[in-house]
Amino acid sequence: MTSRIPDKATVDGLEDRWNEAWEAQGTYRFDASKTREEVYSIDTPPPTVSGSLHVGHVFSYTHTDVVARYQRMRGREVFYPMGWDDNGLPTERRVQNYYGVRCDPSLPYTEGFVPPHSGGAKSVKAADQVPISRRNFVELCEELTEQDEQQFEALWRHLGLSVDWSRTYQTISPSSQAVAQQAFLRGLARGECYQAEAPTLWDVTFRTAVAQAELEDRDRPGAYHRLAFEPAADLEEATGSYGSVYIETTRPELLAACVALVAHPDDERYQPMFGKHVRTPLFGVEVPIVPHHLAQPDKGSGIAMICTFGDITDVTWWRELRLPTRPVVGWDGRILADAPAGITSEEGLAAYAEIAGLTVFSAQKRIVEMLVEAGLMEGEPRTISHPVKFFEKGDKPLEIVSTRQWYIRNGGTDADLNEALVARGAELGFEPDFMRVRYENWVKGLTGDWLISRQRFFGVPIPVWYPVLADGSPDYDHPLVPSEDALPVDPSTDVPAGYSADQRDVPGGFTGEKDIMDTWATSSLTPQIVCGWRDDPALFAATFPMDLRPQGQDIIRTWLFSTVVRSHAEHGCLPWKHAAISGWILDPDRKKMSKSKGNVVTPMGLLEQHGSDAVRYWAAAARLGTDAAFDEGQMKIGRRLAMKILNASKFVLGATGISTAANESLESGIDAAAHVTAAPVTEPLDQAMLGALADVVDAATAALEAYDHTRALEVAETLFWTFCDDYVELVKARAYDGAAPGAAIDPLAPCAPEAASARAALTLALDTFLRLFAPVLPFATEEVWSWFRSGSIHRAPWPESAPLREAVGGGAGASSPASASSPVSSPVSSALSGAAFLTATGEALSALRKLKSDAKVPQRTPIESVDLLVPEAKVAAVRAAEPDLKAAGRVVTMQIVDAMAALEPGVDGLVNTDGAPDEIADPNVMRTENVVLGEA
RNA sequence: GGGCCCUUAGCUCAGUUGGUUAGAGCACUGCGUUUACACCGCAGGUGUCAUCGGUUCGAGUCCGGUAGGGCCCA
Repeated sequence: MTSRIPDKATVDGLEDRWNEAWEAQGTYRFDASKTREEVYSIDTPPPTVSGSLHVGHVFSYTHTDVVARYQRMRGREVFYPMGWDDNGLPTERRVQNYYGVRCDPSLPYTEGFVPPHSGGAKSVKAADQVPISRRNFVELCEELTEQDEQQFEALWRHLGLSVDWSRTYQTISPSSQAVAQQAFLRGLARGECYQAEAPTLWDVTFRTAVAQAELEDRDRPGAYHRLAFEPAADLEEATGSYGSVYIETTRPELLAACVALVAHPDDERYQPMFGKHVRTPLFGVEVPIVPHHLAQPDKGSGIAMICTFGDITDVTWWRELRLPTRPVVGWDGRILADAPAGITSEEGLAAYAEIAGLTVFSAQKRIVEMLVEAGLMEGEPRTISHPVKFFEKGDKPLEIVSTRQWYIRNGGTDADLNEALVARGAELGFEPDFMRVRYENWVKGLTGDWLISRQRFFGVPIPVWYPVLADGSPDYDHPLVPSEDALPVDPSTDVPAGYSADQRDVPGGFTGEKDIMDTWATSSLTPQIVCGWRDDPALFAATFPMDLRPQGQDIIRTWLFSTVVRSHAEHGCLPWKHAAISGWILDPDRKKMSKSKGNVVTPMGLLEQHGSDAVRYWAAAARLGTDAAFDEGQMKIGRRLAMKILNASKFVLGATGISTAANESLESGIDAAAHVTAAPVTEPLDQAMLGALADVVDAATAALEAYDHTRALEVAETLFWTFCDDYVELVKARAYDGAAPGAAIDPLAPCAPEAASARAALTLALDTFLRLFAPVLPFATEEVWSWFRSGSIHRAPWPESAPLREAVGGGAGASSPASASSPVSSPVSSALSGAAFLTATGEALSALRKLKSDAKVPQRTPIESVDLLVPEAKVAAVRAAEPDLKAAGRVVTMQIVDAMAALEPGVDGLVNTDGAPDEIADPNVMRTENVVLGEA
């Protein structure tokens, strides 16, 4: 018969075995019949399926799983669905590279299309990509994301995430699309969703609008070009001068888009010129000189040109000064074919023809050449480095184009809403708390509403159509909307109510909105998607608002904030009670690990090398909000801890005889464990250990309630090592109760009361330690649990201190640290807490070990005789544990001496001739004297 | 330029509301295979708590300045 408990313990291979068992037993399946009070619901971040997961994912998802497992053991039904965010650009870009294709919506669908590549291509240049229809493109997106999702799920399972895998979701699935569209339509009805023709930051590579949250500044080289503007007649008259006005600009290619010059109202150099005019060089357009406080007198010549639109300050000037628009840059980042209004002269039109169709880069070169030829540029360009706006995923500077876009109100233009959203942030429990300032800074700094239109293909379509007027133009002011029960819809193929398909794009008919929503417009609805807002009211009532949103600090301004915006608008509440913010993973040079730096490690390899418990231990040892070093040494410690748990468990079950019974059958093992733990814990040392453990249970529970998994792990781990190194060594002989080495112990046979006390304490402690470690080390603890307990440890109750204190009775360490009840009934009149008692006996054991270590003899060497000098406060504890100490130290005769008394002359012999105490005799340190060693 | 976090042993980090002599693990050195464990055990050394000043009977801890690192936002 094979033993239930292996002779040689190993952590290898536990992952596959237990994942199979958990899946088969439905250990983590969500019971939807529970009520909201019984449920703990977690809004898990759906990872973007854009390639591979990295160590940072493993790190932060472990933090979440520790919470999930803890709450489950606390008796809550944990709602913890995992999702995949497939939307948008990352997937499109990956599909382009992976298959070597690009989307051209004007093409018809090709049945059975076979892409030119299938993952082999490194990166296919745009020119070599095969153009395909939108439907073909979306099919490839779906195909690829399905592959990615399978890899992701395999990794998560291997890591041991306690997810109900029957409840995965995708942000692109039909039901998610329906949720996103329904939320949009409700927002439209309430006026939160609106469209506007406005200057929009535009990525010319992806040809899509970009929202404020997706921007980043990058320092770029640029050059100030000093250009001469000739004065118009009114200016000559006002100043009495024919001299040119010089401006300095980094974007001379936008000269044709110039609508005005601007200087600070207090700038005396330009005050006489306000309201007068100059003519633009090359193009000869007359533009006014205007005052505005945003002009910087100390920058360049103190006067700047306002264009349509060089940067966001131009937009501000345009809006506040009510200037005309003269756009020159198109959606493709090239100069428009037709000259803007204002350029009418023959020379001006000829100059414009020189740059029409060029990229902005080439246009700048050509303009500079022309300016130099005409003598209108003074000096050489002066190079500088300046911040330029980029799309965070893009690699070309953003242009600003004027387009019609959809927006969602997010407090960027409405002070009342802004205030309400700041107040929502104040309600939210940020873990750690200092992360809330990132939210507040962001919300208070918003300058515009949330732009959600994206001119992309793979995403949730904006669910509206527009009537087509008699002149063929769309009537954007009267969008046609579907009914909620018709969702999801695709306006590019579906037909609005009251129209027929042949009325598409014809006068008197309709036209579909072509844009999709940005990723966050869907991702901000993960609570509504997973909780069944649209189609499962019972589930929604049981899970929403949710308890926890775990995420990284980088997406507080996007995912966290936008989710608050949607929930506030739709439900008038926060989407969750707490937000747990994980830190970054830093490489050994303290740089953030990221794919672009090429310093990432593949997570699966890491898990296979060290074991999932080990990697989880590393993650759990880092506090929320704190960056952690990528530290394989820490993983090795985790592995050692997992191994230690297996081996210490083997000892406890062996010494108590439980393994004898458990190897017969699990039922026998369970009965034996019940029998062993029913014995009274009578020995002070045993009571002290359980008292210390009770304190640890309280501390760990309080820490986890406060989302401090690190502290919980630390206190459990510290006591566990003391338990293994000192307590187990001390009680080992007593627990064996004279059994011969290697002999099987009968757990039900009568034994000495001291032995029964040790066995009960060992078993209670093991049971408690396993449950304390279960959230962090799910595999090793489940393995041991299966040796002598029924069911899964991950559905077992979280330990409580009360039963431990009851088992201790009135003995040492029984009093809770909070209550100062005097331990009168204790056999030891010691004021020491359980932990201090344990420490004192551990120090005594160390002193005995040290004398052998100093004498360079094996630890098994007997000590014939020794004096143990003990600090006064610890004497009682050491005396109480004397038989255990003598057994563990193989001591024949031991005298326990109060170290303070030993300082008296004649007691320890360490007296100087003048009667002063010897300076090496420190009465606070335990030590030995008068040692007589035996033969090993 | 604004904000947040960090700086404690060679390394990774603890250090609770200020309170005896600042801790742990790793690494290192020595000893050792004792009826859980060599993926091991035992023992041992290791500090200008970044720096300057302040509050206090008392500061790693509280306050202010400076330097360095990281992140976010302009």
